[in-house]
Amino acid sequence: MAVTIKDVAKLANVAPSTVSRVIANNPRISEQTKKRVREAMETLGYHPNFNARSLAIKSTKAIGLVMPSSVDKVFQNPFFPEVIRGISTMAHEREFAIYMSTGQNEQEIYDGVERMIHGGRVDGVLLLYSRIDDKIMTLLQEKKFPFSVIGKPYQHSEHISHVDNDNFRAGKDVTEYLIKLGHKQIAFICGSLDLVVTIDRVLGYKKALEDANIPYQDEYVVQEEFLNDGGMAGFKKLMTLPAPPTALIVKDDLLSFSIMGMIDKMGLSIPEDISLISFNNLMLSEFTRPPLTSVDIDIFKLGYYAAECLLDQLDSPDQEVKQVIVPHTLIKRQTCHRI
Amino acid sequence: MAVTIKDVAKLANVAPSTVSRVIANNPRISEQTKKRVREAMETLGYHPNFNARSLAIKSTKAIGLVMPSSVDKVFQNPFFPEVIRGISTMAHEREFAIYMSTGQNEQEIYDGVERMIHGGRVDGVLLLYSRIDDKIMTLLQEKKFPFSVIGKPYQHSEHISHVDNDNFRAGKDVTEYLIKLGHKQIAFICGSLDLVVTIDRVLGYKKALEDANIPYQDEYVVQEEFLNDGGMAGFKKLMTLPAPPTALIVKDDLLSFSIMGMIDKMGLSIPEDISLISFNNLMLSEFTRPPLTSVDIDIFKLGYYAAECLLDQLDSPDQEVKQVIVPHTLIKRQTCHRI
DNA sequence: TTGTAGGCGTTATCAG
DNA sequence: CTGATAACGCCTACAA
Repeated sequence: MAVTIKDVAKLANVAPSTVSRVIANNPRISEQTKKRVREAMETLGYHPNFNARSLAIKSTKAIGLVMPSSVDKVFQNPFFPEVIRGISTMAHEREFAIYMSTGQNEQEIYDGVERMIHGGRVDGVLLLYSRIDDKIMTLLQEKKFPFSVIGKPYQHSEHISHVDNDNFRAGKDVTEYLIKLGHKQIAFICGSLDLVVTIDRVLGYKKALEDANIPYQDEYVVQEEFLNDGGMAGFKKLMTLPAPPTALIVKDDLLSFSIMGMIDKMGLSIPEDISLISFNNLMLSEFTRPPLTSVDIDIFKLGYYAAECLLDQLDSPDQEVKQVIVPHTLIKRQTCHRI
Repeated sequence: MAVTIKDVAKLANVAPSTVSRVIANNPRISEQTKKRVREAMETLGYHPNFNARSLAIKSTKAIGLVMPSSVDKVFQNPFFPEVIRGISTMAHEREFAIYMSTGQNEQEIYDGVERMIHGGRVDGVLLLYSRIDDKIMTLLQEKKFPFSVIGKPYQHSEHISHVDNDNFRAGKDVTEYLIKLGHKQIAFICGSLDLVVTIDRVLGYKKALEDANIPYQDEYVVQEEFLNDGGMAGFKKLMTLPAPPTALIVKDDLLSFSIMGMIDKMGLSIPEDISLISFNNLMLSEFTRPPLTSVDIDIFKLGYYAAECLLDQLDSPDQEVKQVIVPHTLIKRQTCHRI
C-alpha cells in the first residue's frame, strides 16, 4: 500500500489536515511544523494521490488533446508532432500533464472526448484542428467546458479562444508571389474543404487573382483526396488540362514531397517546367532537391500559445477569451521560377 | 454539478450500489432493473467519474509514455509519432487512455514519472527507448511498477517485458549486404553509444566484418553527435581519411536525408561515389533522389506489441513477462552500388 | 496555528 | 437479486 497523508501525519505527529496544508503551502502553518512535515514526507517517500486530490478539488492538472480522426493519417504528418511539442512545452511550464484519447473514426473520438470531460480526466481540451460543423466543438460549447482551438473556428470565432495563422493572408501572399514571378495559371492543391484553414487560404488565393485581374478557374483548385484516389491519375489530369498550370500551390510540404516525385516521373522538372510552393516548412524541406519554397507557419508556436490560452482560461475562467495570430513567413528556396 | 451515480439511483428508484452493478454489468441484477437504470442514465446523461472510480479500485485505465529527454529532438524524429501510433492503436482496442508527461532534461522526466506512478495517474508505463544505466528503469523495477520497454534492456533483459528488433542481426545484415556489393571500407554513423540499439547494431557490424576478414577500424565508427557539433566538419573529416569509406551505414533515415545533402554539397554523388544505407524506412525515404535503401524496422508494430505486452501484464500480473522480436526487412532501393 | 469531521463519486462487503 | 455501509486519499469548513 502506498504511503498516504495519514502516514506522514503520524510520523510528524500532526493531523492529516496539517499535512494537506503543508502540501498546499498554506501560510498559516508555522515554518517549524512545515519543516517537520516535509522531512516526514521525505523519509517516507510520500507522493500525493492525484485521483483523490482531483476528486476533492475537481481539478486534474491535465489537459486533453483532440486530434482529427484516424490516428493513422494524423501521425504521418509532422505537423502534429510539432504542434504537440509546442503544447507540451507550455504544459510542462505550468506543470500540467497531457492526456490523449484516440479513435478510428469521428464517433469514437467523440465518445472519447465525452468520457474525458465528463469523467473528469482533464480540466480543459485542445482541439488540434478546426472544421465546419464540428460536433465536438458543439459539445464543448454546450457543456461550457473550457477549450481552445488551433485554427479558426468556423462560427463565433470572436467568442472562442483560438490560435491560428492569418491563413487568408498566407494564401494571398503565396499567390501574389507567384503572380509577381509572372505566373497566371496557378493551381491550388488544397486540403479538405471542411477545414477552415483550407477555406481561408483558398479565399486568399482568389483575392490575389482578382486583384491581379486573373480569372479564377475551378479546375485549378483540386482537393488532395482527389489526387490520392486515382494515384497519379488525378494529378495527370490537372497537368493535361488545355491550359496546364505553370505553378502549384500545395497544401503542405509533405504532399509536395510526393508531388515532386510525380513531376519527376512525368519527365518534368522543377522549377524550369513548373513552380511549386507549399506550406509548413518542415525540417526536411530544405533538404529536398531542389530545396522547397515554403511558408513557415511556426507550428511550434501554434501549439505553445494554444496551450497557454487554454491554461490562462483555466486560471481565470471569467476573463475574456484570448486569441492569438501567429505570423507566417515565406521561405524562398528554389522551387519557384520566373516565367 | 455533474450527474452522479446517486442521481441515477434516485431516478431509477434503486440504491447507488445497484447502479454501480449495472455499470459493471453484474450478472446478478435482473434485466428489468438493468433496463430501468440504463434508461435513467440515458435521460440524465450520466458519465462515470474516473477519479472516483480510480480511487476506489486503484486502477486508472491509462498508461504512461516515457520518452527520452528533450521533447525538442524527440518529436522531430518520425520514429516517435509512428511508435505512438502503434501504441495508441492497441491502447484504444483495450480502452486505455494515454498519458504523457514531459520534461526538458533527465531529472525533470524522472520526476514526472515518479509523480505519474506514485500519484496513481497510470496503471503501467511504456519506456520508448532503452539505454545503459537508466535511472527510470531502475525506479520502475525497485517499485515493482508494471512497465514494458521498446528496445532491449541492457541488463536482465530476460526478466523484463520488452519489444525490440533483432538489432544485432540488422546491423549484421546491412553490413553483409554492403560487403556482398564489394565494399570493404564501410563507415557506421551511429547514435549515442548509451543506447542499447546502437550497441547491438555496432556489434552486428563488427561481426559481419570479422566474418568477411575485413579488419575493424575505429575511425569508421562515428557518433551522430560528433557530426552535429562541427556541422559538416565532422563528416568531411570522415570523408577525407587516408582511406575514405566507400559506403555509409547510417543510424536512421532522417540523418541520411541531411547526409545526402552534405554529400551533394561536397560534389559527390550517390551511389556512384558512395553507397548509403540506413534504418527506419520512413515514408519519405522512397521519395528522395535517389530513393533510399533502408531497413524497415516496422516501428508501428514495435509500439503496438509493446502496448500489448504491457496491457497483458496488467491483466495478469503474475504471468511471465512477455518479449517480442519484430522482424526487420531490408528495402533495397537505389543508394547502394556495386563497387 | 492546528485538529476534527464530513464530503468528493465509486466500488466492495455483508446482510437481507 | 438488492440495499446499507464502509472504505479509497485528500481537501476544507468549522472548531478549538
